[in-house]
Parts: sequence; C-alpha cells; structure tokens
Amino acid sequence: MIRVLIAEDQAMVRGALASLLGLEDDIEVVAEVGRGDLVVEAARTARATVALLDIEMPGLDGIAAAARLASELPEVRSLILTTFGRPGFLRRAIESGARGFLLKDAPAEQLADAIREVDAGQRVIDPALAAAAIAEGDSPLTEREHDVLVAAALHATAAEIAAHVHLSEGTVRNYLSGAIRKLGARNRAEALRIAAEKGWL
Amino acid sequence: MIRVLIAEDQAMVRGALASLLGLEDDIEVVAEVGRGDLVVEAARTARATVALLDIEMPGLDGIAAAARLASELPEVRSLILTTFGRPGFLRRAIESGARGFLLKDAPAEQLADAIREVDAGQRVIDPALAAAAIAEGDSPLTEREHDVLVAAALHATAAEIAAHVHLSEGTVRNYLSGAIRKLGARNRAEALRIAAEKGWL
DNA sequence: GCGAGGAGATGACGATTGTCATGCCCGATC
DNA sequence: GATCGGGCATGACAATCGTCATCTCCTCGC
Repeated sequence: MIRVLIAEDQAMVRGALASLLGLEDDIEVVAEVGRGDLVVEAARTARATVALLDIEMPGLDGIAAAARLASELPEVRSLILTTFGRPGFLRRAIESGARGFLLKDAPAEQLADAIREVDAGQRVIDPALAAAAIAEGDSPLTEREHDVLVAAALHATAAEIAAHVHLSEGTVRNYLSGAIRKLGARNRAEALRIAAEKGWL
Repeated sequence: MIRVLIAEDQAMVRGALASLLGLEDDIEVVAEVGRGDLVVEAARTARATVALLDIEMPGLDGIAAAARLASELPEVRSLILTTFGRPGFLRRAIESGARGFLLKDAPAEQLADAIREVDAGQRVIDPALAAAAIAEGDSPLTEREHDVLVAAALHATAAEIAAHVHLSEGTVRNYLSGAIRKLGARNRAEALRIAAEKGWL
C-alpha cells in the first residue's frame, strides 16, 4: 500500500484529488493538509511514503516543503503538482529534492501512475517541461537584483523598495536597471512580468 | 438524476472533480470540457441540467459561458466554481445569469450539496463573499479608464497603450491618472494590482 | 602589501510618467 | 438654439524612472 499525503491549499481541489486517488486500490490517502508548514509534521505522524505537494500554499510553498522533507524525512518521496510549468519552478523543485514534477494540466489518469513511479524510486518529469527548463537556463539575475525585483513587486515606488531592502534609492534603481537589461524588458513592470513568467521570482 | 457538465481547464482538477461527484448516487457527470467555448455545445448534446464552470478558461471565460448558457439553453443552471473570491467576479457572474458561486477554498463536501440546490432552482452564494461584494460596490472606473487599464496590463509604455486603444498618448495618461486617483494608487502598476484584486479588470 | 573585483552609493542626464488647466467636438437636454 | 457634460486632445510642469560614469569600501587571492 502506498501511503500518500496531499498538500494543497484549495480545499475543494484537495478533496477532489483525495477522491481520485481513493479509486486506486494500491493507494491510500493518509493525510491532507492545506498549508506548507504542516507537511513535515503530518507526514511523520501519518507515516506517509509519498507527499503530493502543490507549490502555491500559505505558510510555506511546496518547493520549500519538499526541501524540509528531504532533510528531515528523507524516506518520504516528494511529487510536486502545480499549475504553472515555469522552468524555474522545475529547476528549484528538483534542487530541493523533489522526485517528480507534474502539471495540473496533465490528464487525471496520470496522477496515480506518477505516484507509483515516485514511490518506486523513479523520477517523474514532464519531458517537454524538462526540455524547456534546460533550454531556458538559469536565472541571469544577481542575488541583489532578484531581491530588489521581488521587493518591487510588493512596493510601488523606488523609495519604498529602498526602505524594504535597506539600500539607497539610487542603488535600487541601479539594480533594477540591471535586471531590466538582462531580462530584455523596457521598464520595471515588464521586467516583473518576464521574471514571473520564467519562474525566476 | 442530476446531469452535470464540468468545464475546467486543468485536466487533473477536472478529472478529480468528476471522481468526487462520481461518489454521489444522485449525480452523474455527463460531459467534461476544458475550454469555455465548448460549453454550450457540450451541454446541449449531453443534455446537462447543471453546468459547473471555472472562470479561468481558454476560449471563453466561465462568466461569459454562463451568459451564453442563460440565453441559449436557459434550462441549464450554471454554478461558478473558482479560485478567486473577487467581489467583481461574483457581481459579473450573477449578472450573467449564474445561479451559484462557489470557491475552490470551500470544503469538498459542499460541492454536491451546492449542485443539488442549484438544480432545485435555488441560488448558492457564499455569504461572506456576498457581503464583501455589496460592501465593495461597483467599479468606480469609466469604461475608457477600464479599457486603458486593461491595455496597460499588456503593453508596457504609454505610447504602445495609445496605439492599442486608438487614443493619443496624452489622453492615455489622462485616463490612467483618473484610474490611479479613483483606486487610491500611486502609479499605474499599483492601480493594476488594486483593480485586479477587486476583480475590476 | 597590493591589485582585482564585487557591493553599495552618488550625481547627473534624458526619457517617461502623473497631474492639471484648458480647449474642441458632439450628442443630450431643456 | 443655448447649455451642459462626456470623450478626446494639447501643452506645460514636477516628480519619478532608467542609464551611465564614477567613487568608496571591503574582501579575496597572490
């Protein structure tokens, strides 16, 4: 019997996935959580063997949850199930120790098979997405450029960004300028769109 | 027997919802589509009585699909099932003839009951969301301000926006200025965030 | 010790943006 | 037909933004 934990913040989808897996006679859903920071605890007490993790979750995102599982409960295999096929997400997920990466666009029948393969120790990755991730390459952004860009997504003006990342306003503009150039954008709003699309935020 | 059509673009979620509804013995899933523009056709041939519609779909969004159903197949009751509790979405959904509005955050057990109520001719609306929609009021934006804001979300510079909506660059800035003031924002990026949050785009 | 190089800051610049006053055109209303 | 208001445009202005050259620290490697 494969003991599965489901981590997904939308209760309706969580319940629906559980019902989908309930149809399989070699799979048992032993835990359901709606927040990323409850994953490790629930996986331990329910003795899960596979963790099905959404990325967008409150508390802790699915990639970070996979990293914690890998370090604290390495016998639990993580399978990321997410909406967005951002190459950067796939890369970070694999680096975090996830064993599989599945899109919610994939047909429902594929889920149980993917769980079985991950449970058997194999890796499950959408081939097209893997190719895209390799072609995409890594983020060209410096760590500071990345931080400033993230702050720019939350705060409107350069002065606010500067206050939030503890830099001077001019330096913020310098980093933003670098990010804009590297991303081929024409202003910070476009740079944010591009970075978000590629999963580099 | 309640004959349900499921319209949801993410195949995995669509299949999971179908499996969830399959557990109910008075509900039958008679059609599944992944695009909004296939809803009316599928509902007609499958003789559905309730349409479960996601909002974010390619081809035609769920709200527009509900409007088409209401005019072409008025005997089919629409139930919107969506991720975002944006008050503007609820308002537009109801105006489009939808009979229910459910969030994916709601517990899975609620789905079958909501479908039964909608099928029986009742309305199903999350009370908290309804209150928020009433408190929120309607969008304060002019039709032109709305158009320009939408164009601003796609095109980066004022000149590009102007070309896209067939206005002069100065006029575009005037409308953006009005939208920024009405939304309490401090620049166009913040105005876009606020409008998107409230479902006014 | 010393040079290289990265992080951060500064100041200047031109371009873009946000704001405002003003004017024109046109359909609606009285 | 006069008036009003909305849609659209223009021009001017200050503030902000994007870019660049330059400077100071600090750290690392030799």
